[in-house]
Amino acid sequence: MHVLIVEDEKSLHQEVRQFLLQSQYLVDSAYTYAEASEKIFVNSYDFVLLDLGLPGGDGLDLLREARRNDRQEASFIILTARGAIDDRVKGLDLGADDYLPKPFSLMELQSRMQAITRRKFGLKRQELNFGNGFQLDATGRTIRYNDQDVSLTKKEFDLLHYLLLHKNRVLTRLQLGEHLWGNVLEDDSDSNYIDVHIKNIRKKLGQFAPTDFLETVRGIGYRVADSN
Amino acid sequence: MHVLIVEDEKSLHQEVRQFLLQSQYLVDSAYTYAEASEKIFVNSYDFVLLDLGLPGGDGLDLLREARRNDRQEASFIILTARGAIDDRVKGLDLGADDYLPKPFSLMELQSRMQAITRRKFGLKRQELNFGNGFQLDATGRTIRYNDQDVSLTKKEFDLLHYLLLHKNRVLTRLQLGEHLWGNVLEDDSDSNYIDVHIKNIRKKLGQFAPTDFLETVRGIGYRVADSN
DNA sequence: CTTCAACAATGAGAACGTGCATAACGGGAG
DNA sequence: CTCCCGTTATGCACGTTCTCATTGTTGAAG
Repeated sequence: MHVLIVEDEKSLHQEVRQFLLQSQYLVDSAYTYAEASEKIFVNSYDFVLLDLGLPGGDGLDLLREARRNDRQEASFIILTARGAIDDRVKGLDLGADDYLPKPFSLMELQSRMQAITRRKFGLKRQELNFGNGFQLDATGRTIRYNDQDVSLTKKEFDLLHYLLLHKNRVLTRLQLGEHLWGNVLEDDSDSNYIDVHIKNIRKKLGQFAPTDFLETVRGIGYRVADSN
Repeated sequence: MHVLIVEDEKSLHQEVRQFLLQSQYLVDSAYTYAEASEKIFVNSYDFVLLDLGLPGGDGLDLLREARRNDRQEASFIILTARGAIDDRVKGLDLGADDYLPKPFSLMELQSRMQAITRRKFGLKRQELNFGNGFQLDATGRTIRYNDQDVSLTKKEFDLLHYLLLHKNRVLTRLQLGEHLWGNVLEDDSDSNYIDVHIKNIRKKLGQFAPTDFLETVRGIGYRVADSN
């Protein structure tokens, strides 16, 4: 499950982020209107947790926009300190799925999200096929090649998972870094740790089958291609 | 046996909860319609004790919905202060298993539940097989290895039981803590009590057979794997 | 075709974090 | 009071992540 948190207040943002990570969600972060807008447009999420009081614009505009060009199938949950009822009404009118007044407990957030999940998907298991005979099971956090287990570390698994969720799209090191490590704001790092992880993934999977599907896009980043 | 209590009146809720815990049920709690809805969908219960006068929605809707997508095999027992007969009729029509008008005695509740259990399972017990030759008997709260008794403490048993109910899923410490201790608000992740319980379970079971099935997933949590 | 610069892949190991074992603590039940 | 269970505390060992130096690869320009 892929969540975007749109909230400018840092400590709250981090708290929620941490909690969702622990609950095994994939989490992206946005602190400003611009950031949020960009991410919502580019990626597809299962949930968007949307604060209304944002620097740079009104959160409701994001919702309105996302619903208009109906690319975004995410469920929106509106978080706001404004206790005003009309916000709630407006939000729900615009197609928000739920509304959570601050302050809220993390448990409450979780149960709202699960309720929506239930409405949307049922209980089905999340599996992704890739390469030629590989399968990733998100709930069990396992990779299999024809029923043999392939063991990856946490970072390797998360990285591969993220690439698979964006099959056929090139992801830059910056995008990957941002998603996997939260905020790498400053240094367009001289580090190559992502390359290293990619290499290790290739090595481990390579023991079972060729890893052509995991392509390097020179000068940009990496991409997982369809396997046919 | 796994029970969900759906009741907004706190003192009654707690009283029932306490009683069932002592009667060795696994108990989950919901105080609102939303909470209940989420839990019913996500988990599978043996019993749902359902209050009809709920904040956020009509309890009967829960029953109706649960029966429609017939994932939920729980027996529903309706608790309500509304002495009205038509509620009773409606409830039974919708597939409730029994009806208990408030106020009721705990003994009465227990005997209704036992009656239903007998009707449902006959004399047969609820058993889960795991590892290689292990068997968990949920009704007797015992573990056996080829007919030898393995004695676990309550917490150990509950922990193992919960992991078994979610076979092949990785559960984080947060998720485990949440379900075994009711509502843990913050992630006081500086505690390692779950690790200790896991270790003790491994130690006790390990005297009989290898405990590979109880896997550590580094950086995430624990998982019980299929034993084939 | 050769050269060169930019970029990616690799191997080794340092730094870090996580989980496990062991032991001690503390509170509730009898 | 005593015992036992659940929890906390702590040190160690090992797996994971990241850094760094080096080698390999690519593509454009001469």
